[in-house]
Amino acid sequence: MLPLFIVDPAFDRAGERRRAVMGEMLRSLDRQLGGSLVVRRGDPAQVVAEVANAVGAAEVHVTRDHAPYGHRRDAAVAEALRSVGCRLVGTGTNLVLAPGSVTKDDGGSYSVFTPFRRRWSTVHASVASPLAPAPTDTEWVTLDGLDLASNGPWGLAVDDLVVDQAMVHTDTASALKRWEAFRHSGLASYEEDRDRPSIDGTSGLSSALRFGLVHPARLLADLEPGNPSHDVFESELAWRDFYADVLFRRPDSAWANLDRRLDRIALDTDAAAHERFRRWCEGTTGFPIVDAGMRQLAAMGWMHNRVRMITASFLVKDLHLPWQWGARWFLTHLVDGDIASNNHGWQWAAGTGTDAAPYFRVFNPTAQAERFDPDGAYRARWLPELGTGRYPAPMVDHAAERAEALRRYEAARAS
DNA sequence: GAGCAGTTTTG
DNA sequence: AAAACTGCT
Repeated sequence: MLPLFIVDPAFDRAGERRRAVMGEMLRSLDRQLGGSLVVRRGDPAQVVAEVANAVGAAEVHVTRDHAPYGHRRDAAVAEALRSVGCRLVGTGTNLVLAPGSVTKDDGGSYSVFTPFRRRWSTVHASVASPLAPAPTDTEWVTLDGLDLASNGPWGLAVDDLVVDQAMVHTDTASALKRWEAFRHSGLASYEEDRDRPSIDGTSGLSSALRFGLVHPARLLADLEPGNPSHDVFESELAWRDFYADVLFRRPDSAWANLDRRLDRIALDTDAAAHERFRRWCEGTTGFPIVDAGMRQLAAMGWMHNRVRMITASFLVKDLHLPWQWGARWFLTHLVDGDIASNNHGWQWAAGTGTDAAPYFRVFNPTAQAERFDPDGAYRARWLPELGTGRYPAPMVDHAAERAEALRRYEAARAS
């Protein structure tokens, strides 16, 4: 067995923090494999075929990736391998249930989360867990590759970047340790605390799930059915599967509105719009809960989920910008950035995605802050200049922009 | 085909 | 309470 990782040049566009964490994950995987991980850089199809040919491999095994880019990439890899007499074998996914495996009684797919979740629960309960013990008799071979000894493939050291270790894990052991700690303390109050960004009330395992350091079925197996907090956590695992399923069935929905009828909604894309986007990115909108979130993202490569919804709603409903701008910014900077969860989360905020689009889905940033950050601890943590006179005035009038967003939605619906 | 439900807001 | 949409059973 030759453990191989290809550093796809497509990763070069990722933000520094995201690349640093990915690099650190590779280094810890290499340590776990006794230094035998081979890391090569280049076009995956070309490099995999080259390496397989060099060692005379009969098969190449990968975790299945159903997202558009990964699906195309793996098809190209399979094709290249065929030409050297080798076979690509896809096994498992980093989801509880593979996309396409949850269907309605009529065979169709779900576009509303709650019914999907109900069916998902009955399906995963009746399906064998993908968890299996790792083989212990593997004979490892090795080859030359990139040297990971110093800072990983991009020359970025994770320790040089401010990373909250409770939220970003780079190896399986520490992710599982976090899970044990979380399920014995935070999980019981998850239903209440998960929406409070100043509290360490979430599992913090999003990046570990994203990169396969832990499998969601591993977490699911530890949950007690019927416990309200456990059910809410299970629901969050179901959201990952739901969005992966939606994207699998509609690959175009990665960057285009799932509901193409809403393509008519008027959006701002002129120079002034770009300036508004810049302020959103740097966290100087003058709405403290929005700015705190954007600063947390820049500092940690992670943002609390409640705040992701608030910042997304603000970009779409208060600034009238395309959701794709925000989605791309998040994907560049979020360590846990995943095309399905990220972009469909954005479509949900924009009202263009799954779930019947109730047009009351316009978050009030002030009301959200009062409700979910009542003592202001989260805002104070990320905005040291708050209340000093150096903090900017609100860049828009929320009530007016809310009305404008509803007008634009109404106009699109009428036309 | 009727009834239900939806990570919310404003008045 | 109403805004008033739409997928699902």
